[in-house]
Amino acid sequence: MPPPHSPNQNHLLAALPTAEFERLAKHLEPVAMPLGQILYEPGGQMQHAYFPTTAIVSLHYVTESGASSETAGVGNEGVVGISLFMGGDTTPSSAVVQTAGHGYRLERSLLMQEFNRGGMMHRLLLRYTQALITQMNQTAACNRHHSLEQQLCRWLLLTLDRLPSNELVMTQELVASMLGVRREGITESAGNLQRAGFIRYRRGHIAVLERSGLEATACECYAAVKKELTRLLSDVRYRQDATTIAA
Amino acid sequence: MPPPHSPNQNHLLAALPTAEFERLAKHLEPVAMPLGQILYEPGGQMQHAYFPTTAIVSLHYVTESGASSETAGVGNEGVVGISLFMGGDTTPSSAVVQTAGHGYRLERSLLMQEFNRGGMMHRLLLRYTQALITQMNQTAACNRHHSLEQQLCRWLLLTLDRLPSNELVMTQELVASMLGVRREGITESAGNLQRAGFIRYRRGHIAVLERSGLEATACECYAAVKKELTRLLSDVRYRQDATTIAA
DNA sequence: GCCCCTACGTGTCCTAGCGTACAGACGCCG
DNA sequence: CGGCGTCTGTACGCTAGGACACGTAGGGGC
Repeated sequence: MPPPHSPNQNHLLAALPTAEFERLAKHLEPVAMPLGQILYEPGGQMQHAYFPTTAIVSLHYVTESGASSETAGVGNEGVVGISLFMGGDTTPSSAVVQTAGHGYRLERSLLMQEFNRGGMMHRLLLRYTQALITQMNQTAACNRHHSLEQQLCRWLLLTLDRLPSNELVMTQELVASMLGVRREGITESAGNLQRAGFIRYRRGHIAVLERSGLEATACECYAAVKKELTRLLSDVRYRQDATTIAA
Repeated sequence: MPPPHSPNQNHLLAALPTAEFERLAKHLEPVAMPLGQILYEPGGQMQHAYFPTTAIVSLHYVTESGASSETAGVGNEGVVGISLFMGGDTTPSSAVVQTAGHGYRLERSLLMQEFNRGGMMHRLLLRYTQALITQMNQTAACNRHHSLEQQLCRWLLLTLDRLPSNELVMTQELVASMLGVRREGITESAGNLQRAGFIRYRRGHIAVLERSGLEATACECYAAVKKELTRLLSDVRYRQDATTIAA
């Protein structure tokens, strides 16, 4: 039985060959990631990259007027802090913990060192970035063309896929701020989904009862993001000693 | 006097050190890029990366229902085909020539070879990708929160910045499909801008008369994208022999 | 110089989602 | 067990933008 928290719960880390993983392992610092924690803000200088294991992080933009919306989410399939290795150091977006959990962080210079070796880490990070770009693109198009209810379904499914259980700990207010819509809009759409029997919720908890219902109601964007993520990481193999968890 | 078309008109190519540039120069194939040309489609396998010099390319998404919207534009500041070096080979988005012009293309394997050397090309491409990500993020937020008129101004300005003149050859229909809105919406907003004296247009031509007016009407997204692009490429120096054009 | 295609203008109706306001209700904490 | 803060429900009017429909005019091609 593996320990309760292991870097291998993060898919990127689990896919590193033994040699690369060993080099990094002792520098991977386990961190708790409480709800609402801000990993970085628009102007700030990042010092670490974060590899979530059970936490989910939301990347989003805040407009001048204070309105905000999520452009992508990051769970145990990815890493927060791509601007470190892309070369910009900072980004104009911010990263906030959306579902409390755990993760590992790696110091900036160590990440860069490993990235610059040009091995599997280099390859994995770029692949993952490509998947992230897809997600951002899809969000842009989705924001333009799809209904609030479709977007809510998409978002619930994407979040669900990153969770071990079928229950999200999440107020409607928070969901609304993720999607960049009014809270009342979520109340209404969530009400529809509950009446349809797809979900059930109570004060800050949303349980998914019928996944297929959400999938049918969601726009194509969910499937597109999912498919692309699978495609990009399909030829990635997990380390022998990592498979027990990472699968 | 430099020749009328030169790879140095593309900022990325102009920033390559002499050695790297020389390696690629003989493989850079000049291509005409006519309006509407499709550089790649969602499923397709890309064979070349394109470095626009005078053309402008639009990256966009088409939804199942046929609605589409641009997520980012690429002019002589960048390159079309980042998925080649990011490792995915394809993307679910498509790339269409939005303003006719010229460019250079480079065969896939040669690009990869140069990228994998880990020199300036590697660095420039990743930096540029980072800027592209910013643009996509901003578009996502902008689609959600800003008015059609603001978005039109943003788009006009971004396009203008990639052009030598102050006139866009562009129908309202085409602009509408870029922004993912109805043609009538563009007619109305463009009418407002014309009445305000910021632009003047006639059948497929849009002339910008008062840039500052557009800047004042546009949302912050324009400035944000611009600023980030400048920041990311600020420490990039153009080759001596390239500066006459690339500046 | 004529035609006709294509681009642009306008108008009417309709709906999704916002702003605002307030009422109920869950459940934590003392 | 009672109170209050935080979540959720509902209801109003309002507006931007979509769908559709048609009229008009610029200008390239012949």
